[in-house]
Amino acid sequence: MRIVVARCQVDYAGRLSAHLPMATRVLMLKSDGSVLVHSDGGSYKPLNWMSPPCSVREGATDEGQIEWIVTSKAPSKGQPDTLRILLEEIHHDSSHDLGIDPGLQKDGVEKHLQELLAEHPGTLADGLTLVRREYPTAIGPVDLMCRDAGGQSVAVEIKRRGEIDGVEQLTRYLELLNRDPLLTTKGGVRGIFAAQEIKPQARVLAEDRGIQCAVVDYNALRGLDDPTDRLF
Amino acid sequence: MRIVVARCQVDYAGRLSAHLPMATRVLMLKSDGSVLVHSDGGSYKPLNWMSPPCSVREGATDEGQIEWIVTSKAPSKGQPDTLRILLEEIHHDSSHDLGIDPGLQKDGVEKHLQELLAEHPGTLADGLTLVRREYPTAIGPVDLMCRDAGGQSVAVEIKRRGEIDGVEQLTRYLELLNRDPLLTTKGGVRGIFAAQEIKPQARVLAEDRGIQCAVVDYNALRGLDDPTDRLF
DNA sequence: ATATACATTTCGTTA
DNA sequence: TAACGAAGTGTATAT
Repeated sequence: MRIVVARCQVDYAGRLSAHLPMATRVLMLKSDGSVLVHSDGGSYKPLNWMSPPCSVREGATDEGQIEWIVTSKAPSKGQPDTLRILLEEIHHDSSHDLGIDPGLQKDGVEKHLQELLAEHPGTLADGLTLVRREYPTAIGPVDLMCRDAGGQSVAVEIKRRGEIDGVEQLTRYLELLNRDPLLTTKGGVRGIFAAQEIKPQARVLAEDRGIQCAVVDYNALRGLDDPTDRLF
Repeated sequence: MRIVVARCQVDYAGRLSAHLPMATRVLMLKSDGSVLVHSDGGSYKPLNWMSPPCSVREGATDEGQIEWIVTSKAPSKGQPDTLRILLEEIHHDSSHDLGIDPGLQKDGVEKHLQELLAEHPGTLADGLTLVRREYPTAIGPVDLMCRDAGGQSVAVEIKRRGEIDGVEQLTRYLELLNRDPLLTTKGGVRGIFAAQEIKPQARVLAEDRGIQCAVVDYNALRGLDDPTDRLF
């Protein structure tokens, strides 16, 4: 990893064209060849960058300024991805051997929500019981297949944030499932759209299609499961 | 901007829990308080981070190790976002005054594609003429509303990459538009799905629904518009 | 390799 | 401010 702090100008041409006027920025050159251009603010996203695999060629302009040409080794759709960095004044330049990173361990995303709801289907609707998780269909698995108190089949789609495409997904499942004669005997399959947060447009679309919406309290569910399991 | 290279362990608790075992990494502390933890690889996304606004408190453990506690000042949904960084060995530590960045100038995204197609609708289908851009409907604007040589209305949905959700979106528009008596007089509204690249599954779905697919050559369109406008 | 869905998505624009 | 859609999205997973 090489870290350079320098006054620089950056031009990118590839899937789009972008330009950064001359200013002081931080440049990270990772060992896989990727380059990140960071300013002192914004979020974790660099102002500009080049994704690996790519290569950096150091040259000089006619005026003797240092120029880096970063080219992608995997140009998408024939577009030649190129990042040109013109260095005017270098304030800092250091290299560091970091070794390979052991990587990130995550916990708490959609899969966990699905596990918790599979254990407590009654929190979605009274009397709901689990038939199976990841119920397979031709177009992909339904998150939860359940049965309600009246014996009707219920397909549950789980999202962290419930948006319109989630409703579309569940709609496709329901369309397919309601062609299955094994499931359609007891009044067909109805749907429940479950999420920690459901956007208004998604709710409107869901309810318009007869799909029930359920807002899920992740922390409460986790409390039901194991009240001691916190990181610190 | 402070840059630290150090052997460190990172724990995050907030919307999820995440853990990074002890290893050498690059830590960027931006002047808005945000923190980025980068490894020597991957993409531009850090292994872990804290978005601004947030604050860093430096402390020490019982064993005398340096510890940074980064807390978000805008916790989302009541979740207390916290990042704890335990520093074992510092290889590099420097601070730099970058000033404010003039910012990025972009060109070439979906909006531009829409402008170009609005100027040259004939490239989508022979004899196609523009009625209006951003044609308003109850569920959002249709990218282009056109009329074909036979006088039939044509709704055009434009995407950079044509995927299944774009077809769904256009389908919803067509469903709604075909309820409008003003538009349905001349054989209803048909659809064109235009993109620089159309994924096979999206194409199958579109054609199954009677929606025409059009692959758009952005560079050629831009050439029609202004052949001299290239960056380098 | 391709397709699909998720993301501590982030980043705009608009109502 | 909230919501909605795009992103040079990236990333993991299953096909």
